[in-house]
Amino acid sequence: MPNKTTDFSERTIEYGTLLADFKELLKRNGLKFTIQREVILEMLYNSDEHLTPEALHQLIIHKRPELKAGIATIYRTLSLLEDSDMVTSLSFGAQGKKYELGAKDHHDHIICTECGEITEFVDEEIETRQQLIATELGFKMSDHSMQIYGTCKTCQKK
Amino acid sequence: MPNKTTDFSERTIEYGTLLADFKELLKRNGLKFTIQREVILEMLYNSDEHLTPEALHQLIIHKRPELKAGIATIYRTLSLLEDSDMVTSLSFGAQGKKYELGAKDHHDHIICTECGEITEFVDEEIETRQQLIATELGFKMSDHSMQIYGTCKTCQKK
DNA sequence: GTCGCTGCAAAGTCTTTGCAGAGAG
DNA sequence: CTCTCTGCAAAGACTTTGCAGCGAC
Repeated sequence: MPNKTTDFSERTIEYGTLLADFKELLKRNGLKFTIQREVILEMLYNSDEHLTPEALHQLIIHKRPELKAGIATIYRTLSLLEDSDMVTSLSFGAQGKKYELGAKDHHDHIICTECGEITEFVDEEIETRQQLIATELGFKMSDHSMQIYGTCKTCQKK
Repeated sequence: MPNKTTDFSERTIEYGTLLADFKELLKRNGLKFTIQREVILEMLYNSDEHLTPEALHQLIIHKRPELKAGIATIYRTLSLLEDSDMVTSLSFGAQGKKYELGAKDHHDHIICTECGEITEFVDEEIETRQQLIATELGFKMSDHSMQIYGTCKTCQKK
C-alpha cells in the first residue's frame, strides 16, 4: 500500500489573492473594508499556529500597537470570517476555540495533549472513506473534522 | 472491498457492571459513593443522547425532584467521570460540551448540522489508518475523534 | 467521628451586545 | 453624508470555587 499520508502545512494561496477575495466578500455583503479587518486577516495568514481569539488579540496589540484593537472586534471579525468559510474553528479539550485560515487545502489535525502543539495532515484513504460512510448512513456530507490526540516526539522524550 | 462500516449505538455493558466499576473507581481513590453520583451515572446510562451538563441537570430535576441536585455537582461529577475515562466529551460548533458514557465501544460521530442529531459509527479501515498516521508523524496516539457533518435523511426531505 | 460531598451563591472565564463617536464608501 | 465599524464597558452564557452543613464509611 503506497503511503498517502502527508504532513501538510504550507500555504496554498497568495496573500494578495486572499485579500482580494476578502474585499470581494465584503463588497458583496455591503460591508466595509477596515484596517482592523485587514490586520486580522493578515495575522491569520502569517501565523503558522492555530490562534485563539485572545492570542490573536495579543499578537495585534504587539505588532500594531497603534490600532488599539478591541477584543470585541476580533470576535466579530472571526465570526464573520467563519460564517463566510474563510476561517475554520477547532474546538477541543477545555475551553475556547482556535481559528485557522480556511484558505489552505483541507487537512486534519493531530494534537499533542501535553504541549498543545498541532500538526496538520491529510490522508486520502480516510477522506474517501468518510464520504462513503456518510452516504451509507443516509447523510449528505458537508464537512468533517478529525483529530488524533497523542504525545508528540518532543514530549515523549521528557 | 467488504463493508466494514457499522451503524453503532447499542450499549455493551450491563448497568450493574458499570455501577460496580464506578464504585470500585471511587473506592480506589478514597472517594465516596453518593446518591447524586449514582443518579448522574444512571441518567447517562439510560440516555441515548449526548447530554450537555445543563440537559443532564434538567433531566435529574424532572426525574428525581427530591434530590434538588445542584448544577455544580453535575459539573464536578462529569469532570470526575471524564478524568477517569468513564465518560467522553464532545465539543463542537458553538459553545458547550456534550457528554456520553464511555462504556460503549469506541465509535465516531456523524452530526446533522440542521437538527443536531448525532449518529454513531465505527469504521475499521479508518481506525487502522489513524494509528498508522500517528506513528508516521512521530506521535504516540492516545485517542482520537472524528466527526462528519452533513444533513441527515430526515432533514434532506425538508 | 472523620473527611469528603453537596447545594448555594459568588466568582471566574470566555463571548456577545449596546452605544456613541469614528471612518469607509 | 450615510450607514457600518470600532472600542469600551456592561451584560450574558457557561463553568468553577468557597463555604458551612450534611452524609458516607
